[in-house]
Amino acid sequence: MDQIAIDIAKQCLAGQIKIISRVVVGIYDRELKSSGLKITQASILVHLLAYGSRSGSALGRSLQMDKSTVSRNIDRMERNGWVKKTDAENVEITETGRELILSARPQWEKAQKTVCNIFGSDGVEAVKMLTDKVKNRNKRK
Amino acid sequence: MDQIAIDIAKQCLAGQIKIISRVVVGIYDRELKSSGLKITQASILVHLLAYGSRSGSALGRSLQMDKSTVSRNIDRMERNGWVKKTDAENVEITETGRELILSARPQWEKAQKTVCNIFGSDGVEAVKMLTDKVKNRNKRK
DNA sequence: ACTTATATGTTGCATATACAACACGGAGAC
DNA sequence: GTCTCCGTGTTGTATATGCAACATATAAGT
Repeated sequence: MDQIAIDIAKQCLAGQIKIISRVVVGIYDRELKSSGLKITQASILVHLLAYGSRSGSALGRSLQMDKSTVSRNIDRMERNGWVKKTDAENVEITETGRELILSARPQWEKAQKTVCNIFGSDGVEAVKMLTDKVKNRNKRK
Repeated sequence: MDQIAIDIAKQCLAGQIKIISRVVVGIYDRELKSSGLKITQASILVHLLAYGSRSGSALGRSLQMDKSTVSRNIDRMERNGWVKKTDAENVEITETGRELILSARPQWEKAQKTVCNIFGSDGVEAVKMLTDKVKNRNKRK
């Protein structure tokens, strides 16, 4: 019985991924703290910078985030003046937001390097593989 | 510039891990919904079942969770009668909690199988590797 | 035109999460 | 003994997160 529970604790994929996520996100968030960003909002800004004006739903699909979560994150960011809504659906980054995310790049690089050192090149490859599998999970059959 | 932003969006390890986490945790949480559990609390119950009475700090170390997060999760679970505090520091699972986590096992198995199918055996191995690297990140040097 | 389905955004509610600041108690250092 | 440090737990505050329910608008079918 106890042994079964131990096995489950060690095998649970969601449990393992949560542990990885807490540690890695913590490293980025602490590094980004001086910029006032957390990794979630930094990701949204980078997406808007990379792909231009987008709808909340499109952001949600890219980031695998519920539309309500996107909605509220955008609210917070709009209050900070980092993004603005161009019409009923679309959001774009502001000049302030652009400057912010660009200024935070060194901190991002530092966190990225720290985690790369923890993961090693095979670990970094593994993350990419898992991301692809998750994003393409409905693609075939 | 845009191309640089696209590269960052695709390379950011925290961003990728958050995406993986949202998808995988969602699969488990939806499956466990009928039991009234979410994967975080299920993980805590499994740990208490596997390793017996533990302090909040010890749970936090195992799950890489801040002590305040553990504290509030334990509060919620105690209100539900799933765990109880045996003294100032230690927490143990109750009979109700034990029955609950055991009864939720089929749902957990189903979610686990779903995610295994998405990840494949190499993906499952990759998760284990990343978990080990994260947990041992301070071990040497 | 009416109806139905689909896509979008918002809000109520609840959980999960962490940092900072605090309180407490034990273990050593002196 | 006293003081300091460390481990532990709690609370204030804020973000992140998703589901359910709702409101809208657009498109498609009849």
